[in-house]
Amino acid sequence: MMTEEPTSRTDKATEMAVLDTEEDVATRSGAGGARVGVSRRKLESRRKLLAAARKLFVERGYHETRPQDISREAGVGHGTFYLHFEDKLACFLAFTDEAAIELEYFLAQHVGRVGRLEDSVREILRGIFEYSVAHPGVISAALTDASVLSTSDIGKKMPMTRWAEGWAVLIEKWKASGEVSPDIDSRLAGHLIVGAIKQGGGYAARENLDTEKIIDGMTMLFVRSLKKQ
Amino acid sequence: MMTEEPTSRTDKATEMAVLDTEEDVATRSGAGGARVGVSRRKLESRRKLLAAARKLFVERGYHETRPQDISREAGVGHGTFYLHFEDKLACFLAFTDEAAIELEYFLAQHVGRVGRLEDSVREILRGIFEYSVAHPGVISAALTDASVLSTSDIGKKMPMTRWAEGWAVLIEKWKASGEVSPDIDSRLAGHLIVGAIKQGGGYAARENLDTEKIIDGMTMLFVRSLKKQ
Amino acid sequence: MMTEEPTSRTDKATEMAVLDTEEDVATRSGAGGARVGVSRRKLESRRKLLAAARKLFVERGYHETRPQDISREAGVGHGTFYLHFEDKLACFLAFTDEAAIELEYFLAQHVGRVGRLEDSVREILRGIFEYSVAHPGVISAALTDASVLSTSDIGKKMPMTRWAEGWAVLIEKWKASGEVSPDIDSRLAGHLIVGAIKQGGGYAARENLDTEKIIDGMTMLFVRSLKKQ
Amino acid sequence: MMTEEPTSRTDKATEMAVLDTEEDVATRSGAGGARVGVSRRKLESRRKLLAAARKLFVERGYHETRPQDISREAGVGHGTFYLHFEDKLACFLAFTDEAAIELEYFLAQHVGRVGRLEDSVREILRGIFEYSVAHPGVISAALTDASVLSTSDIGKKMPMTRWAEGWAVLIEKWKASGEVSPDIDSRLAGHLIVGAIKQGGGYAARENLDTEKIIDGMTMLFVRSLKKQ
DNA sequence: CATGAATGAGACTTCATTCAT
DNA sequence: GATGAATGAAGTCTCATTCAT
Repeated sequence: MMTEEPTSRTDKATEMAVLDTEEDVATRSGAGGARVGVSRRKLESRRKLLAAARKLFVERGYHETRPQDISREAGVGHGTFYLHFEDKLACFLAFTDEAAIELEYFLAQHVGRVGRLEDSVREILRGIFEYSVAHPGVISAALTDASVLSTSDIGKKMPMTRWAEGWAVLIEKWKASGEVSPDIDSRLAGHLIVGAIKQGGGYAARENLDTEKIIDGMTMLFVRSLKKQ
Repeated sequence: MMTEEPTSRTDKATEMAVLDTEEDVATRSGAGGARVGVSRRKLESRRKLLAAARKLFVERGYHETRPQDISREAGVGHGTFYLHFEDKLACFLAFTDEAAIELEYFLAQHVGRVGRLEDSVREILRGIFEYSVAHPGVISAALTDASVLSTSDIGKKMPMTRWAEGWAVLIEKWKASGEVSPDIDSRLAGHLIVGAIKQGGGYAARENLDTEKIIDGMTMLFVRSLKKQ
Repeated sequence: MMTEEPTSRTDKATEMAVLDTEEDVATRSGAGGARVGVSRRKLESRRKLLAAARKLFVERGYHETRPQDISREAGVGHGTFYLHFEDKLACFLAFTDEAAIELEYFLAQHVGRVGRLEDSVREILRGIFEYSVAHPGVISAALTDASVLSTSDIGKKMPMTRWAEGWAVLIEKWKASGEVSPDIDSRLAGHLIVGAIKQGGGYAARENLDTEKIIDGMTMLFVRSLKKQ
Repeated sequence: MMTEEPTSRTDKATEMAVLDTEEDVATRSGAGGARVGVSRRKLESRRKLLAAARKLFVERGYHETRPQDISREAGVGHGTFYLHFEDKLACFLAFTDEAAIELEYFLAQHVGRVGRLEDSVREILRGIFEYSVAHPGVISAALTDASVLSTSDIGKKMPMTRWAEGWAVLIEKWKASGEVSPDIDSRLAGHLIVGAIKQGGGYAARENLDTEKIIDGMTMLFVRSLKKQ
């Protein structure tokens, strides 16, 4: 049932996705030598598959994308898919993980150190919108509700939750610096903000609204709801 | 190949769902009299199907529910399903419509006239949470993103959007009464609030949090973000 | 399984179709009186059904036409269909019978007494083509091969065979009058001619050929193959 | 949602049917070599499916044969069917193509070069009858009218038409050699002959007539209708 | 490790026929 | 006699996954 070396999804896969390293490539030290790491060939296949998966999950959604489609798009054999992912769901989760890491990385680069409340909020939102422009649809696809994918609990923290907790951490920091009202439940606020961003982003995209205006409007509402008065 | 008489989803179905009227039942004015409306028998079948659909869509989600399951749950033949709904998607949309109407009706009864900002927001949120308790899972299921259901645009206003616009109307009223800051984009704010509610509701349910606290927390954040300062 | 009074398909149905008599309509001689014949209402329903069946079988073919479609087209209830025809096949056979009778009647009126070989052949062919123009598609639909309709032998003489035998009779007469070579197997010749007509008619229709030329060409070939030399 | 690689019906399939070549089987030129053509395994599956399809279409007809039956008869999985044929109709057309090619090949081997009119006609008819004996029912099944299969025009030249055109070519040759009257429309004559053969063949089979007599009778009629007088 | 043909459970939907009204 | 809602067996086709090569 399992592929060899399932390579803990969260570690290898995503790291790779962002950094695209090719350093830890396998080397065989002569015939019968112990295998160390993963062969370059295998990594290459996985990279192609994940890129194809992202493209198709974004374009068509989870249920409209078949493993076969991903393999073909990746230019590898259909069977190869199952060499790299236990099943379709695992592939989708690898995609969302990749997207989450990528967005975090993107934000880390585009958003300066956590500064004053309003500036930070605006900068983060701008980062998210820029990422959305650079990678259209990825956020929306990656935020697909797990309940849609499978009845059984995945027992996996979905990106939405992860991001909500990221915001909670930020809010705690702002509380510490006295900018955010101490009576606020930062975890709840984190979830509300993430929910609002998702819905607001979809609304802006559907209605083709001016990005700057949306960022301003969202910033204003978030800041007012948080800041100490 | 269409089923006969797809019975416009928006008209009959939803109206019925809330009011459960039996007035427009067919009556024969003597032998050969003209038929008026739909026969009681047909209405009854549809009611059973819709109740079954709601139960299963809520329990299992869209993709895990087969038309056959709905028919069996409703206690009617497999084919009867297609007598009432053009296809599975149409049935799901009938369910979401019903839920939306039902919630609106519920709110209309449980929420007094639009009053002071904070009281109203709290009352509405309390209404939503009460509805959630009375009909567990229905809101979450009904808010299923359309993009998950079918690739092609449904061209149908989903409940999320409808509710967002309801909030926008409320906000406009509060603007008029001077309670809400005039510089707020009420449509954007409506969408953000709905997104926040969805995400927050899920969070509260998952973590089994105290409803009163969540309502208080959400009310506080929403009110602060909106009110004139 | 059976409808009341299946009314021998061949007798009533077709006769009616051509002559459209309304004479033998049922009359009830008081309460509990013996029913004589069939009620006018029933006849009327049957007439409408048969007209609808002809229209749809011609337009869509046997397998693409559902009893429901026929009923709706006829403007009667779906169940009424089974009051008049044991099943769908019986309805189709009633249609072919009707068409066969109708064509025979049409030919009898448009084709003079059997005269000289060539003139007769041409006249018959012209009659057939004229009928085709007046009732487009009917011949082709009515000639549908029985084997396509049902696996089990219908044990029913299909129109093709009936017409072939009609030609055989004609050929025998021409033999008697010395116009047709006595060494010809008239039954075989009858079948060949009918097959040729069917195929030739389809060819002419598909390619939109000039009717007169086709009639001339077919007449020439048939006459040459038959006539004493 | 298409099956992968529907493999152009006309090219591979039919060629294969007659010649049963195994030349263009995949070969690997060492590790990672380029694939050429289709794998032997796939070819083998297709061959089995086509043989099963022929058997069942002949025995039961188009509408009484399910893709599932064909797969089972072929000894392959249900899904394999759709790996080789886009749908049921495509499979049927592959069968008729195969039969047409096979008959042509059969005739080419059993019928000498085109010689004197009467001898040639008799030889061709004898070839057809012999083929019918060797492959009972195939001709009749393969000649199934396209209009019975699907309402929409297939835009595909059916065997009947192909054969009619084959006869037209022959007739043109006989015209050139002065054996056939120049005033004959060869294409019309081709269609008439094919129609006559189909109908006559069915008649002979149904009535269990002596093949030689039928061949003689048909030859006589065809020759008389064609030959210069 | 890679391939892609094969698999078969199961999805959605249709439609000839029955039957309560 | 007429109606049309109801029925459920059966049909076509899909797709996540396996496995021989």
